[in-house]
Amino acid sequence: MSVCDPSALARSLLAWYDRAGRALPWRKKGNERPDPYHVWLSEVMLQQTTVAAVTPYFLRFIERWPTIAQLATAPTDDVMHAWAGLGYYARARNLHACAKMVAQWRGGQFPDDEEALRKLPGVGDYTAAAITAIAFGKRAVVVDGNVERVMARLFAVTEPLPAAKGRLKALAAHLTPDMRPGDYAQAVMDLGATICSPRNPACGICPWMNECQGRRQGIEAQLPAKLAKPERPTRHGIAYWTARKDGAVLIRRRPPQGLLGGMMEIPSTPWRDDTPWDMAELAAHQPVAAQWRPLPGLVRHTFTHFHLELRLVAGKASANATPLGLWVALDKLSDHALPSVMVKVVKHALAKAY
DNA sequence: AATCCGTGGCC
DNA sequence: TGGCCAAGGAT
Repeated sequence: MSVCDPSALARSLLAWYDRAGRALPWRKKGNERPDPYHVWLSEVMLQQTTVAAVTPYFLRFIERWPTIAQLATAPTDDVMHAWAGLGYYARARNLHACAKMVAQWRGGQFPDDEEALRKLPGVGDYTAAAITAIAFGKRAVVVDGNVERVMARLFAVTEPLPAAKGRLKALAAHLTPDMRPGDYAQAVMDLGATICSPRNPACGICPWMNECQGRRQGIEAQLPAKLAKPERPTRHGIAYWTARKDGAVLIRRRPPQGLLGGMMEIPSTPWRDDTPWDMAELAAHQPVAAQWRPLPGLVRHTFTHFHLELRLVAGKASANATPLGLWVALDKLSDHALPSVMVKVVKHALAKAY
């Protein structure tokens, strides 16, 4: 067997998958076709997100919204709330928009070809191919980070990402068989997730160990090569923990676009580079007029492209204040779509302000 | 094309 | 501890 025999490689991979494939909540056993709704939902959740993180969210979603029609009629904020903590919140907005389109214009049936799927919000090249192969059993070239890594190693592609993407996709297309499209796609991704892992790949038990050129050359651990990432700056902000006489605190909704778009937050100054805020600057950004007292410590959080250091101040709002936001009782905070960084802020405030 | 967009686990 | 990484998409 050689790398010039793609069908033999596909067969050996599928044999491995039949023997070692993982049981996942969105996967059906044997030849049973999975629900396209489940495939789509899981694939969107799995974008840049681990199986371990996705699993409880997936189970909650399909329990609460058993069909895409039910998801489509849910209030957007319910979807955002259910998504809170999973990250990349534009996915949740696109997910809901997509559900509405499929439910209203297509009778709840997903299109079964890549081109049409690709037009749905939140569905890109990868997700369209994955749904086509997994949900509809049609051949599609499914390329995610796992596939790129596996191809780079199998064919010893040393060109760094992202420049190598086109070459890696062509290699993936060369290997993709006509048989069992869904199983094959999931098998390559499973291989990348469990054996051909980013660190310490388990080459000794890999079904492709004898064909892998990266391993033959002893460079598999260095692949895929990647361009160095730019340094992450640190941004600074001050969050206003605003309490009313009855104990309720002030939260507000972030703008629909951009970072944490549409999610709820503890009001804060802008998050700016380099320079921490001075107490004298608080009045210019406060959500309501108050005397602010600094709380000890700070909340650190790392986003994709910057670190955040958030200090907290606490203040009492006057009885007739009319802030831009929403008063929420402390024990009702979890009813709202608070992203993880804001959960950290709330915990810090509860520990330091009382 | 390059940037922006979350989070938690891992070593 | 901090950087790296994950079943990417939108602009």
